[in-house]
Amino acid sequence: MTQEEKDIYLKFGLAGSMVLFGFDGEDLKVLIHQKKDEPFKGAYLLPGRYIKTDEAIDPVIKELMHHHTGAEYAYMEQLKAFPKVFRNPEGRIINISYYALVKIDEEMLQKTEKRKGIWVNYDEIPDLAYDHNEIVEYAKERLKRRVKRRPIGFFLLPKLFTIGELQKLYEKSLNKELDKRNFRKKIFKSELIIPTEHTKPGPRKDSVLYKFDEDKYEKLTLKGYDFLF
Amino acid sequence: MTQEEKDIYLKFGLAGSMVLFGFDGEDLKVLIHQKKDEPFKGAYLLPGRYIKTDEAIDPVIKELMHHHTGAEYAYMEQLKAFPKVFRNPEGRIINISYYALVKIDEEMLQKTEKRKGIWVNYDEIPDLAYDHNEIVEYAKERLKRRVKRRPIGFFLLPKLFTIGELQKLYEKSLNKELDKRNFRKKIFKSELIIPTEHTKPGPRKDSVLYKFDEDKYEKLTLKGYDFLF
DNA sequence: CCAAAAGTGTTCGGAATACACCCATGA
DNA sequence: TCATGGGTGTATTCCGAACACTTTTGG
Repeated sequence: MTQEEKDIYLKFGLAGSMVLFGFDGEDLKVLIHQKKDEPFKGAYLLPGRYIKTDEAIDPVIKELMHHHTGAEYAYMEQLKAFPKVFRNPEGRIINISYYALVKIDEEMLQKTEKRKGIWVNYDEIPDLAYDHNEIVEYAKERLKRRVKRRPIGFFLLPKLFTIGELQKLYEKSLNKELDKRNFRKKIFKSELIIPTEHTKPGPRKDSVLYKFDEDKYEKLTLKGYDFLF
Repeated sequence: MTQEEKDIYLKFGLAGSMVLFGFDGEDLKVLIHQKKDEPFKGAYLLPGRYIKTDEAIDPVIKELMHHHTGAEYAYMEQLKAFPKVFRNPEGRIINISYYALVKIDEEMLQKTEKRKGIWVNYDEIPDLAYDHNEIVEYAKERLKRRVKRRPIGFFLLPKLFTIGELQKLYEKSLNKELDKRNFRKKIFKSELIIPTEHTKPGPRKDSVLYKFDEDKYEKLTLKGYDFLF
């Protein structure tokens, strides 16, 4: 590239955004917040920021997640690039979006609140700035497919969880109701979860807490397992 | 953004690349060519080019495809962004990659030859410049998944095709052998293909030519059909 | 004693898989 | 006449889907 060409071509900006899905045992949620500066001050939008030319984007997204939630690790994957010409009034900014999965617990709730984060319900996403609604839609589609074929639902649950919680999670992300008996049959057949000694006090009857068999999970993901809900 | 910030942030380049899969009735292939200028002159790489800040990328990719193959339409989808910091010595260039599916006929072979394109076998991709091997790997994974669930194989076949060709295509892209009888059963059950009056002279026995039921395809894609090989 | 969630088996139909031989024809 | 690819049917197994009652316990 000549200097002239560089002047023409090296004029893009790069932003990274994150669709953070969280599950609290009851509902599937997405983290958004309100923009603090112009343009679009006050508008809702996804967590994200501009990237510098010497920065890798993956660590930025991890850092974003840590900053907003306090979580160290999570399932995380790039969605795709959103490269429309007029998506951002500041210039031609390419957005590369990721999605991540976390379990929402008390600690995280406090953290996100401190950071002015807002957990909105999976199917009640408000109007967002830029093309962020489009990004969320794309992320939801991806999540639905992934949940069907890989046991990534486990990333959204605490270490110990009940079958009821697991089923609710699947129902929310697939957006349909599942039969309790068939659900149990399928989950147990996969042998991905192990019952523990512990129980969770329910409003009436207690329920058994399960944990996730990580070894088995590793093996299954390696050979491209199909979970198939 | 202040001017100062723009100087820091708006320094990225954007390139679009395309993994073009083609099927000639026998083998599944990928189009590559050789770089004509420095850096990496002579190296193999994917079709692609730099994007200007006022250009949308989708049309550029379509234009690329048309330029290299002469084809007007094809199945086409963004893969994802490849945003590594040091992938390109010219600067921080973000690559957004697409893949597309075409049928290779005589006419296209002439066109690609004229454009110095090289059709290499699906499982014999040579070393490519930049991170293009990584892009091709990603595209192959995507193609495998898509072929399993959507009848996109039809984009890779001529208007009239034999069951044998269709089966070969599936075998190549899934990289496994399929049982002839079971394959036919499944394909016919889907009712996506219609027999025609025509036959194709085989080396021995002639074989019936089929065409693709486009109306049925439309309906099935609308309601999120699962083909499932 | 009742409301609410936990837990538990069976039946049926459809699909996937495995498997072997005849046919037509050009060489 | 034989080598090559086209074409065809059945039996078994497995999985998904539909479906209803009992158990526990706090209020």
